[in-house]
Amino acid sequence: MPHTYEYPRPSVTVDTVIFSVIADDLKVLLIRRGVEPFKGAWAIPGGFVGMDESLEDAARRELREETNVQGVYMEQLYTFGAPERDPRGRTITVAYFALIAADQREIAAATDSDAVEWFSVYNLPPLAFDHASIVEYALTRLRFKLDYTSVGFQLLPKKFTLTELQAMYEVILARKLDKRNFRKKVLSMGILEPLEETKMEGPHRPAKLYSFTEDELVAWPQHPTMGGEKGPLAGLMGRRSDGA
Amino acid sequence: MPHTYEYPRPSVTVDTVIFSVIADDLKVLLIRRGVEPFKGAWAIPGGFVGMDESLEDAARRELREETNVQGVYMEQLYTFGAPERDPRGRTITVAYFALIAADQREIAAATDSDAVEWFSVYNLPPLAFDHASIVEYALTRLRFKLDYTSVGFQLLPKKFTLTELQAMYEVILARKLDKRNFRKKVLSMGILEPLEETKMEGPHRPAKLYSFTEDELVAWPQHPTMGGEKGPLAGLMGRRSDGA
DNA sequence: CCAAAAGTGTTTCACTTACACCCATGA
DNA sequence: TCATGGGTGTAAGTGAAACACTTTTGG
Repeated sequence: MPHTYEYPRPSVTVDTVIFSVIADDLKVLLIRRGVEPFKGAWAIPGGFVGMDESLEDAARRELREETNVQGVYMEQLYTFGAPERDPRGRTITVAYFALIAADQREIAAATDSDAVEWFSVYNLPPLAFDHASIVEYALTRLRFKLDYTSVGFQLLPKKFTLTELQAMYEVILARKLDKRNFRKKVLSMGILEPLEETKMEGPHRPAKLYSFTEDELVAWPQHPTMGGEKGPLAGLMGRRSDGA
Repeated sequence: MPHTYEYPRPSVTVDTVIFSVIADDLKVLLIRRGVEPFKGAWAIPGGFVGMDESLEDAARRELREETNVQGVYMEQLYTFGAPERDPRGRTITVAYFALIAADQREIAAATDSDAVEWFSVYNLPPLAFDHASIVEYALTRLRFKLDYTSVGFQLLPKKFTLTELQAMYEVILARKLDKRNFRKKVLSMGILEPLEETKMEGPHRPAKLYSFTEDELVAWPQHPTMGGEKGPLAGLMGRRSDGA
């Protein structure tokens, strides 16, 4: 066999930070560990990468197995490989983050028991391993991409009101936005289709429903650059298929 | 031993895309492979991760061993893990990119032979494995970060002229920038210290030298966001220490 | 005095920001 | 009719973009 096999190998896992906006809060789906190490502690779902599956496939498989979540937006986040991050031995983890829309969420509920639970990202329990860093980094990335891509729409149902859209931005960014400016901007982008339907709930004017017109993740035009000429955005950062 | 060891393990490597701006061109440092697979083909430097070193340490070690490059800016890029990317067997690679300033570059020259060479990123030879994708992605990321962080200064010597600074931006972004606007903007940022010295070469007015005042990588204020209030940038994206 | 790169200001235009009231509905 | 959230416009300020000539030096 080739000389590759002479080297000792670390274990490789994938771990996924699953976000969803629930009841005007940004939540993360956690699993309570049933085995050592960190038995009883909460952790983000993940597991070992199979020898014949891509990293993203592995992440999706683990997600399905552990939380029943399928067909959602996923993106590679960062690879964590500090030698001591897993007491069992050298383990490198490729972290992903996933976004679940309000209307995809039943699936996550369909799991067995109390071992899977949504927590506010702003009030997490102590997490196993270095999972707290992973979640923190995922939040940073999500906020960042919210500003120049359409990732956010992955968190909304197909039909949504502008108020819901704005509320989603507000929870994630953890700050209030101006209603008129927000609407002006988002409507001027030409990525929303106004529907005939309205959503009426409660004793007030019904809200117009919209849908997101793009199939793919889109990035808005690049922010002002170093001197001269507008730069259309080259690539999309992250969201690569996976190797090759 | 813990159950971790029941799983077959992929090999894990680190590979680094090394950029430098040379003679008004953006170059990548490549190594000619001496062994199969892809013997004779050019590749980015890299190698297996040791069991007791962090990923970034591994990347730095390989860089030092293979190209004599040390003490340069490095940042994790992406992890490539398609099952078939290495014909020898399952190998996952954590890709990094490194930036070498003009005045740090001697080191890279100090290697043995013709086996290490700089190539224009705009005119690369065929590369081994999926290294072409890795370089392409590194370029995308570099361009992207050039627009909102100070990474670019890692490619310049301690003292530089505004023309050199602008030229660096132009090669990387592959487009011309307006001289007056560029200077106005970069000077208004308060990150440059004008030096007394000037650089005179050639039969023309000498250029004032500047130095970059910040020690750390800095990110400029966030681009305009979804409605209301300026958003100071939360984190820096990438450039995490490594795990934990 | 000529060639070559360094250096410098102003105007235009677009977009971000701040801000307050009327509208449609159900109860 | 009242309470509740939905929906709308304008003025001011900031910053990006476009653009051409003078300055300083060496030869």
